Amino acid sequence: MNCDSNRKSQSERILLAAFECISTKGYANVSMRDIANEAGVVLSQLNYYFKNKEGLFKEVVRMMIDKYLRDIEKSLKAEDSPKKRIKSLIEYFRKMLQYNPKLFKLLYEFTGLALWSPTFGDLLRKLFKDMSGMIEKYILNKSHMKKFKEYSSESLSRLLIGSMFGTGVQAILDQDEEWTEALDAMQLLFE
Amino acid sequence: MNCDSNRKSQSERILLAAFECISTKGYANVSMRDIANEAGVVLSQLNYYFKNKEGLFKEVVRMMIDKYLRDIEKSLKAEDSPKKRIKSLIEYFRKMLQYNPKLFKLLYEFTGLALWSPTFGDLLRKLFKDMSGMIEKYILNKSHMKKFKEYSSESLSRLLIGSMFGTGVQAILDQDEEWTEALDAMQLLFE
DNA sequence: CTCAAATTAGGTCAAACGTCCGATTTAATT
DNA sequence: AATTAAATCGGACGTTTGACCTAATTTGAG
Repeated sequence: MNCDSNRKSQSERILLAAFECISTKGYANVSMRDIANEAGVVLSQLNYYFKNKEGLFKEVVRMMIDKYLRDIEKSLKAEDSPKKRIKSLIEYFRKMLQYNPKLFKLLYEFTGLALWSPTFGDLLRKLFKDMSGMIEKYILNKSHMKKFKEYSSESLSRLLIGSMFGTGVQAILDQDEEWTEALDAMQLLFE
Repeated sequence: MNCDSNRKSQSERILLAAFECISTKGYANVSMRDIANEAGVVLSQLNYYFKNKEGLFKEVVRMMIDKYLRDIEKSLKAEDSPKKRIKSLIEYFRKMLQYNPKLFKLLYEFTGLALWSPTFGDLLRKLFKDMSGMIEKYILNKSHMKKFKEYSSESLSRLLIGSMFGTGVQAILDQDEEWTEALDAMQLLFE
């Protein structure tokens, strides 16, 4: 049926179209019709594969979460010392902000959604938890630097993630400014 | 006319109702009718004082920006050494997250709006710029700590703001967790 | 008192929205 | 060829939204 190698399955096309729409126009400005058009699909197909708008968006969130966790773990595994790993992680974020800002906007949008909807709250809470877990595992678990004694590794990983998130927002906000340095300065935290 | 000391002017009541609605239910879930009800006012009054929905929201943003800048400057002026000022600023954020999380949510909402709308983009861009300007003025301008040499004071202030913003989001996301320490750890940056 | 501004009470309107449903097509199985 | 279930389509439904509008009433300063 859908075995054509050059054609994605219908549900996947819808998913990708939703991804594209939200990260381009913003969650609040996207309708089911927009997504259907972007996917080149009839409106009712969206309800056929995902019964709800919420159901569809939940899948998009899951897709995004997978990508983030996979990417981050890869960038952390790429190096072997804590310091290098921090640098690698920062570099991943910088590149995303520069070449794929849509992905960051998507994170921002869904995090905003999560502030009001319990459903998305659970998903995003888990994402942040998993990210901080990774940082603890790959960066902080074997660090004995003295200045860290007073703070738990969870707090530090939360701070690191928060720094990237908050700096990223500002970077996206004034696109063409010089924001790269602010990201780098994060390494001060772990010197 | 509206000189009663116990009754706010109509336009102000609308403004405050909008503030309340958005920070309680989220921007995307608030209608003009909601705001009118919350203000105890007839719908047409909203178009009477602010011609648009956008016009109304722009005023709310201005109100929020004023409050933030005023609060932050106050908390910075309250101390006289750079380190104490950082602590004071962090303390302000902690208290807001704890006792007035709505204010933070509002900042998040409008920042999200700013990612898509040029109008709000200008306003929010200026807010972040002004905040970072204050930090430079009150904290970083006279710091000669050697480790800072390599980073501009603007980058550092951007990082500081970003850290608070990003940590704040996580704090709001999992309300009852122990997030206070992550905020404190920010002081590591300036030791 | 007078008059203009402020406020209320409604209603209308077109547009957009998410959801749902009955038909039609497709493709694999019998 | 007949059967069947999934996939796809086109369109309609009921609701909500923001934006107007008019007419009536209240208010407060001159």
